[in-house]
Amino acid sequence: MPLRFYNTLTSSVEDFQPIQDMVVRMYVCGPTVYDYCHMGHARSYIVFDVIRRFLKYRGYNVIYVQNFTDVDDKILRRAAEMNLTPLEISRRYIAAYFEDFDRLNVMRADYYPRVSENMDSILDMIKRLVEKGYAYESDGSVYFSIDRMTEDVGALSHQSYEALRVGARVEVDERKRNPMDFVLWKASKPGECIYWDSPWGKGRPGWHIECSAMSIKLLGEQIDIHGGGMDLVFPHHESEVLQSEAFTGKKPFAKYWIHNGFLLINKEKMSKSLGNFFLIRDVLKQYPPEVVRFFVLNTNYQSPLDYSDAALEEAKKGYARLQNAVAEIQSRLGQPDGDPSGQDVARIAEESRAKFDAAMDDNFSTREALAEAFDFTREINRLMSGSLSHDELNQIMALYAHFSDILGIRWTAPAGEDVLSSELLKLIVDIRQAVRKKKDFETSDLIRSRLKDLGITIEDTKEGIKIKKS
RNA sequence: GCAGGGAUGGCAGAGCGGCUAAUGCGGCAGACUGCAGAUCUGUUUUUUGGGAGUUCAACUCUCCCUCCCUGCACCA
Repeated sequence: MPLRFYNTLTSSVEDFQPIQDMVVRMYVCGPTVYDYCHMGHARSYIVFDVIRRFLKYRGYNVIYVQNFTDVDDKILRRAAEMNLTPLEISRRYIAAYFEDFDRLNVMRADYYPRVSENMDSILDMIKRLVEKGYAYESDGSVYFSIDRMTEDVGALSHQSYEALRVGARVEVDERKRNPMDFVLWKASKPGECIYWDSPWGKGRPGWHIECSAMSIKLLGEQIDIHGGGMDLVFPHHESEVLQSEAFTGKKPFAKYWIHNGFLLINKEKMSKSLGNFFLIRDVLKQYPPEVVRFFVLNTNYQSPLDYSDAALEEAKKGYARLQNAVAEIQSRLGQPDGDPSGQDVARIAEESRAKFDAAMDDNFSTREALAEAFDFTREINRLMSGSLSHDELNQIMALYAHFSDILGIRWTAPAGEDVLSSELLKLIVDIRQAVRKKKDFETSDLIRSRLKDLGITIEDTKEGIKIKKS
């Protein structure tokens, strides 16, 4: 079965067929960098990271672009508050972005264009739109004129021009010819400290134009996949389509549009105004990145995802189940080779891989794929009640590595502990073994429970002591 | 108002016109264990918001109703 997924443009699930054979040009709307990234960003970029990983696995040469919006009202406001320049603000939060998303094991994009570094392309695009009669200057600003495109309005959000016009609740801006026109270039207001020169005077770009300009510059006039959060469908992506297609004269601007669902906090929409948002860096103080990724991928990307302590705890346990199996396999690989199981381990792994891949082929159903990982794990745990050869263990491990490559969920935490503490831990565990030998269980349990308080779990098994850190 | 998405077992959350309604968490029982943990087995689960219809057969298709969520001009 070929790879297929939901395309917002056609509101149906379609087989994937890139414009150019085996090359996928993919653009994902990045954050406005005026603050630390929150869990909503985490969800979105983890989802697109997985989509990208899977496309690569399927053999496509993926060119992945994610922008940073570094010129924006909110950044200007933040800059004023913090007494810094807007670009100092954005630079700071871009650095924070990389800290957060590196920890979350999100692969780096091929390009990270920024508005402030692409002003020429943006201005060229606006100029050309004015020349072609799709945009007009008004009071130092430039607006995209909807009038020539009314037939195309609503292509993504599946609404008619009429419906949108009636529903528009924006207060009428005197400078617009049509209330649905949107701004391409904003004239500088007095006192604004960041601006660029343009044929219409000093100003800065509107929000939508940057993505079109940078996408066209880096990926060409038509791309395969354009992604972002569900909230961007309208008006942001809608506007991108209109201005890009007006500019290039080519349709479609993007062949496939993928949108991820919202993050809810205790069943309420997460929003900055409600104050119910969580920063990635705060969540990572409580849960390891693997658990956060597991949590995100345990729900299909289009559904709402409800963030709650209970949900994260559940993710933690689910992840632990998979991780326990991997830890056991690795521990056995560190021991002398055992007898083969007598089972067709290669076949079991092959079938499981096929099911996992099929789930991913079907609209990137990560939850379904994880269900398969759990099925596989149960089967492996059953096998591990007996003997397994290193060869078999390696075959099993290869499949876990595959899960990890696609989902970006690592099975072992990145190294980084210091030698002294690990030696001390070894010492404590040795002492505990000694008192256990003497059947002084009171002391051994005390040691175990005190270590547990420190997040270190000791398990006594037939094969020896297992140490786990949470 | 317009548009879109939902309502599934204690909870989270899949799927499919018929086959045991995935998977995880939780509860209970059993195996293993000094205890705990991990793991395995069984159970919780004839049941899929309400009503009507199509069909040999519907959780899955159609219609109606109720309720929830989201978007409607610069929030991923």
